[in-house]
Amino acid sequence: MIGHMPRDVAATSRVRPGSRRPGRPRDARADDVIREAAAAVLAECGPGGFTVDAVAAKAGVGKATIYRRWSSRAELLLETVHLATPDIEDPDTGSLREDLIQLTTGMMFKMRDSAAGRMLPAVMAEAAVHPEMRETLTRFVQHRRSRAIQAVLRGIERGELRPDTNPELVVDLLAGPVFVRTMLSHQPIDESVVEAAVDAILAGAG
Amino acid sequence: MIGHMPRDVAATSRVRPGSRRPGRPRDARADDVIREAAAAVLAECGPGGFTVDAVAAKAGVGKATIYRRWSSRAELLLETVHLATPDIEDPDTGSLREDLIQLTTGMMFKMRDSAAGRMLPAVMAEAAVHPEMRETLTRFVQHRRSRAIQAVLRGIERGELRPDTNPELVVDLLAGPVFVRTMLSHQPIDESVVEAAVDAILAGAG
DNA sequence: TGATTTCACTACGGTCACGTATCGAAACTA
DNA sequence: TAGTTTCGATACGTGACCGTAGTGAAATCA
Repeated sequence: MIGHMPRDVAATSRVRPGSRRPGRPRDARADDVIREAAAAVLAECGPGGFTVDAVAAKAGVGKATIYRRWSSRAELLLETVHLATPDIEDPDTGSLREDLIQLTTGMMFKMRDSAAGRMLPAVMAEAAVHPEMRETLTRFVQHRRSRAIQAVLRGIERGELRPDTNPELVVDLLAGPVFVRTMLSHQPIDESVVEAAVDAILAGAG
Repeated sequence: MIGHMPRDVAATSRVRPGSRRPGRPRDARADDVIREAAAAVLAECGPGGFTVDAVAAKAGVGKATIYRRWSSRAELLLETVHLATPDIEDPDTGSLREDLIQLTTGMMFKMRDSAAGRMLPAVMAEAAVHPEMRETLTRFVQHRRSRAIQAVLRGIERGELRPDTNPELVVDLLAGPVFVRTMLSHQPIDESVVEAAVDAILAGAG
């Protein structure tokens, strides 16, 4: 069982307003440096190559500096995945086509170019084996999906789609080309593919 | 560098018709038992848990029996992936809708229920890091895609789809719900979802 | 029968990563 | 100044796994 983020207790629990703990304070920058290094290592080496030593070397810190903040490799891995997937805001442009293009294009760029996207295969593999990582991944995906589903629902309300349209199916169809090309067939993908996918789907349900 | 299948040299090179090597012959059943165990271990434990000891234990054989047939863990892993993905035949029913439903439903059952499908996340994660596994995965996916693309081309010739339809896009759209649900959102999927996806796509391009 | 090969099992050396401990220096409190 | 905590660096014990080697038994050929 991996602990549920009970990290950094010493740094937060004993802090009373006005009084500080003795000793050298922690370097606040180290947290971000470590997190960025962890994301880079996971993206470059996969889950098998995600070692604490590698993260420490890439971050330029000692291992103790990592273990002072995270209790184990598993916890660092989980938080790395948690934080590497920041939200994209709901575009809500008034046009369903534009909303879907923006959402899907944003996902495409994330998966194709960002460290978060490059670490997704590793996360999926971990999720297939470890329930906690699976929960993390599922929650994140559901959150992202709900964004797109709401855009589709707005399109239905505006009459841009037939009222019997299944929003979940539309979203899953849209994710297909991005997902398949970046992770399976390793074929090139860009905005034009996304636009073609959106238009193909809207042509059927519009 | 992982060797390109130079395995089992002793068992094949010295065999002349009519003459057999001395000594106890290899147990032919052991090959399949090991392969099945390897597939099961990869599916259950992921690439990180894919150890020769685990495969040997699951197969009920000694490690030497494995190393007599495969030169290394990497080679066994590669062949496990190679063989765990048998072809499905081209349906060619005369109806594009029926062809696509059969192809996609077959893929869905493979990914959802078979050992080959359960090991796909592990393979994708390995492919993201190791070029040789990436090549193996890409080749397999391209082969499968070409089946579906040919079905789409037949549909275009028969006039079931507009002539300007992009076959690759149709195939990638179709794969979307299957991959997203089985590997990312972990939502249930069955034949009805596949049928709805096929109909949604055909409605746009028909 | 004797030689040879494979069998399951066990043990071994080597390597690698985890998590801990220690070191001297630095930064802060009392 | 004395005490405490963090810093980067390094070393250590532990355990897991790889790949090899050895054991006695079983199966086959000459």
